[in-house]
Amino acid sequence: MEYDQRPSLSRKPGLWLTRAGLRPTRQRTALATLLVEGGDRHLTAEALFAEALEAGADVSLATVYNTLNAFTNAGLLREVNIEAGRVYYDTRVDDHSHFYFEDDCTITDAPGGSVRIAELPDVPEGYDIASVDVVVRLRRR
Amino acid sequence: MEYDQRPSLSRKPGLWLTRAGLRPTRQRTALATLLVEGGDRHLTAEALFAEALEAGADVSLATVYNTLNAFTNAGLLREVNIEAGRVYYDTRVDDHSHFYFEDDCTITDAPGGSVRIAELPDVPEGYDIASVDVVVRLRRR
DNA sequence: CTCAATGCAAAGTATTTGCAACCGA
DNA sequence: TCGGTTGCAAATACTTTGCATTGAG
Repeated sequence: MEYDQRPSLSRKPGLWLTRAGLRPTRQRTALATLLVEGGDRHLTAEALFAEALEAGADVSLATVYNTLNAFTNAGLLREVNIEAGRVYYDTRVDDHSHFYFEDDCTITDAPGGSVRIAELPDVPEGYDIASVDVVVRLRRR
Repeated sequence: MEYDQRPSLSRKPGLWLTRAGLRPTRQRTALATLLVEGGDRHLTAEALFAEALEAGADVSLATVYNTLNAFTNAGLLREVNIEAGRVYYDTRVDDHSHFYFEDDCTITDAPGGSVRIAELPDVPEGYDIASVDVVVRLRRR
């Protein structure tokens, strides 16, 4: 699996799926459409599930979970682990930092290039860097 | 709460607790001893619970959870959220980055100063930076 | 003595899994 | 048709909570 490759997301849900080798089923297409058309976002499985229902899509919560995992493995989404026991999925898969607002548990992208890693660490023998996750936690003053 | 203040941890579990305003009960002292004497570590509630049992301490898992939360709120530990649904507690509370080994789900401190933030982002109006968490995810080559 | 801390079990939340039915290629 | 997907419900994993009991100051 290629992890350092950052596919520029096609805005066509169909292509988005088939290029990643995923069969475009009705549910996957519906979820992909919500994700692609929603722009850059950070959402939880529950949130996407709610959107899907609202949009009239016929999906189960379990399928949303499975689908998000499939998308992530295919490199279409990126998991963001910030909070204990809740995974956010980021529709941007390129390297970027996040703001986490502790008061309302939301995530936004940190303004482009605002955080810069000056120096990467010496990586232990036998390992490659899969990603560098930077989270700036913000607290209301 | 002061976050930029880095209390050098007392190596005396008793002081460690009382200074933080926590009553040194038998269970807390036992857990604090394990934490302080273990050096810099990253452990889960389950792991600490196992150690406590092995050390002959009489604690329940729920108390381990409650105690870890109490320690964290008191600034004695730092939560590290890296994996979905599993919280690690770091006995180092100063700013530092982490290596996360994806193959065996372990955490280590990244070598000192090996990752440096070149530039901090412009923080949204009304917010302060609580912390900047950096995780370098490593995958076996 | 008194009230915070504890133990236990039960509840809660987030996510995964097993398996029969289904549907896209 | 055929095997990958889905839905559902049950299972799992982790953590928190309610409440009676205990113990530190």
